Amino acid sequence: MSDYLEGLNPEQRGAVQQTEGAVMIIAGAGSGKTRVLTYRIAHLMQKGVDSFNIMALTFTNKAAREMKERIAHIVGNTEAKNLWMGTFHSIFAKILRFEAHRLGYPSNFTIYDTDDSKSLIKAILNEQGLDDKVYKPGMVYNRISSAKNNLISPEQYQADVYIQEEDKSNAKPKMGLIYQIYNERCFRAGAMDFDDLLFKTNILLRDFPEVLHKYQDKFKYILVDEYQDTNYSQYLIVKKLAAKYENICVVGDDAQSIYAFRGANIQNILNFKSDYPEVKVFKLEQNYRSTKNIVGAANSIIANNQDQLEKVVWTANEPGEPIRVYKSLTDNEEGGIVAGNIFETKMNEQAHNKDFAILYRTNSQSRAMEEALRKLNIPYRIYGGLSFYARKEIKDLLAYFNLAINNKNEEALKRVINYPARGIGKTSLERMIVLANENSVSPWDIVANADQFKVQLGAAAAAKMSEFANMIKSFSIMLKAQNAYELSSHIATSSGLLKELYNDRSPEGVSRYENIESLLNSIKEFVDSEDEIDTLEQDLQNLEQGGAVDTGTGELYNNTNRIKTLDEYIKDIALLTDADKDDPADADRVSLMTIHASKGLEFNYVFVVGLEENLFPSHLSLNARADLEEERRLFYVALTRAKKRAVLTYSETRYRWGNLVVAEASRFIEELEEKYVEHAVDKRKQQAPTYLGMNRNPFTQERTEVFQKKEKPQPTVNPVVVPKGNFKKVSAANPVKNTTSDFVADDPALLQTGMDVEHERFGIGKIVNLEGGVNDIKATVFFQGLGQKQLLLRYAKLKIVK
DNA sequence: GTGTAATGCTATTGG
DNA sequence: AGCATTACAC
Repeated sequence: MSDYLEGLNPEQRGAVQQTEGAVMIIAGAGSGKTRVLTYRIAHLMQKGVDSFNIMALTFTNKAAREMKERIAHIVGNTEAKNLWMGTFHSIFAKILRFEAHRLGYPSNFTIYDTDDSKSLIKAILNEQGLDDKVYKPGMVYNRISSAKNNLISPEQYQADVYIQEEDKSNAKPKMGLIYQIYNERCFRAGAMDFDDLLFKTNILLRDFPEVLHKYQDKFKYILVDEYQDTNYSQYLIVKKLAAKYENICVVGDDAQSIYAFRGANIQNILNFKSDYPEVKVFKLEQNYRSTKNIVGAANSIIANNQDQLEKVVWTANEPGEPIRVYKSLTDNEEGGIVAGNIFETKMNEQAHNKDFAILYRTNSQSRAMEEALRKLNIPYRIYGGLSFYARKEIKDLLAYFNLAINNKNEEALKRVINYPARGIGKTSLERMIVLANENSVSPWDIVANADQFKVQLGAAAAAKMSEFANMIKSFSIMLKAQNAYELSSHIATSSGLLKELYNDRSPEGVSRYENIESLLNSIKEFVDSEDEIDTLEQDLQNLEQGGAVDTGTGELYNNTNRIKTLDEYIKDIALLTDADKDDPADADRVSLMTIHASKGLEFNYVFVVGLEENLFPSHLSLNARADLEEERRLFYVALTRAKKRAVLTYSETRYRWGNLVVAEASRFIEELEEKYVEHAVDKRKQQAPTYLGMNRNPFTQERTEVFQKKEKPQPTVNPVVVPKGNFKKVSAANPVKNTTSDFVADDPALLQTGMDVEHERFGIGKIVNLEGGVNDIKATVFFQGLGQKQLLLRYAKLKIVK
């Protein structure tokens, strides 16, 4: 049971066993950090620390989940379940929901995502008559975000002479006012943005000593992963919570600090010693992940940075092969080289798709890679970019859900009040909002009480308005009475949204419809899942009652008959990212992601693409040394993801904004110590088709096209892939691009009641009834998850499954 | 009020 | 190139 200590090196073991007091673990890339964290928590529990008293803050929810599983293997599932583990945002959102009333918020407050926030900012700019070309919404958002991350309230912001000067000299003197109005509007809407989750937690701990003491006593042991990427707001939360027992353990690597742009403060790790003078420091310097060449190359890069803690990462692993560098003429060719390389490696080294990662600086670089991979039929999955929950149709439906849960949610109201179109136009809506602002209430209060507020509306518009309000009210009433699936399908149908999407026959429309389907399916899964109720919620309640915590599997948690409601499903959805999803169907795919998103991951083969000046390092970071050093750390992170092989590519030309731009190799390539590098030539290039007689000027597009035409695989003759089972799941990274083209219906005359059939949009269903004449057959088909549909076979195509 | 065509902006990185 | 906003016709 305790032989887990055996497999650790002395430094790692020290870090695990030093359970008391302040501990800082400087963990180089690939040094077994996760193992140490996992064992440390397990060790705490074996020493008798109650799992309810441990909080571990991780960088992603997925990391927390995985760590929990590993701990469960050591100490057992029941105990592991009670650990408080997750991201700052999700952990403190949970606490905030519990304590919201103290701050004047409802416990079912909405979490605004970035889109919501920006849309609100736009609305405010409009109302204030400010030019959104001067006050760019994204820029305003960032400014507000950074104020919040530094715990500067709107009042402080406007009172701060230095900030005011800064804004004035940037010709944006109204920034503070916007911030103030933005905050008021969020409050009135019962909404918090991402930064509020941390800001309000700070307020809570600052203004309510009894709350502070409660959580100080609860979280006797605190662990923070990726400490180098915490911002001031997070830093202070941790510091306050740890102030009583000072059992705080932070893990990080200054060399991997890559989130300064969103407020992360590398000083948090550099200054940890002055905050806790008694701190015990452990340095994990042995890399178990990568070859000597990779470690050496990475070290040679980071040596170019001035700001760093003293640390020597080394490895006992094999030398391995040099870092390969490929040059291409165009970004498409770059994709071809990478895809071709993956293809070959798979053949020659029996590698799996999941062993490969393609990492890039900006999301927009993924396209060329995707196309190249598709050509070679290599399955891939994109992480990041547009997340599933950020899709328009998903956001629309979620907006209905959110509005039902929290009527005051202004952004949700604006989104759906006239979608699908129900005759409540822009002018009416604007009038509502003006009135709401005049009365300091939320727009919903006006919509729901139009008569009281004497809204000037035509009879027709007024009727539509109250019809809409009644519909939303009816949803709200059903919240606790129906389970999440019943209610969500009801909303999807009776809002008219499903019909609206169904009527769109374009491939995109079909895809949108299927995405909605996929969302409803996942809600169904949520409802059907046996999983325990949120023990943490229970934990908080016990804490409130001051009672002893039941750590067993006792009746406290026995809740099998409980209805799983929609608000539970929706709660933290804004906090989910692609990285948090684990779809078994994605198990063996090449991973495509930004380097930022790759933090903490590892792959046998890593391709870092687009190593060009102005792209990586980004043109926006060339002016300040600190920014450039962050880019360099980013490159360090990219390289150290690789276990066996790292390949770097750059292109001499690249499309940006639809224009061909000339590029030169990144300075980072030169900074690599020469002995670790091999400048490779792609095979395809050795046999460069001079005979084509084309202009070989790399800056012309034609050449690339010829090159590509040659590469194009023969169109597959007949894709005899018969989709089986249930609906095709549409993941964010794997949207259905076009499903209309290949769908061939069977002759309606062959259909019989009881048959399983497939509909191109609804998927598989069972024929319940057939009626009507030969040319006018009407089929009633039951589709799992959608219910019965009447289909006129003159129009609807049905394929017989069995 | 609604739907479509023209215009204009964007693409660091993300919870 | 792709998307969101705007302008304009109905």
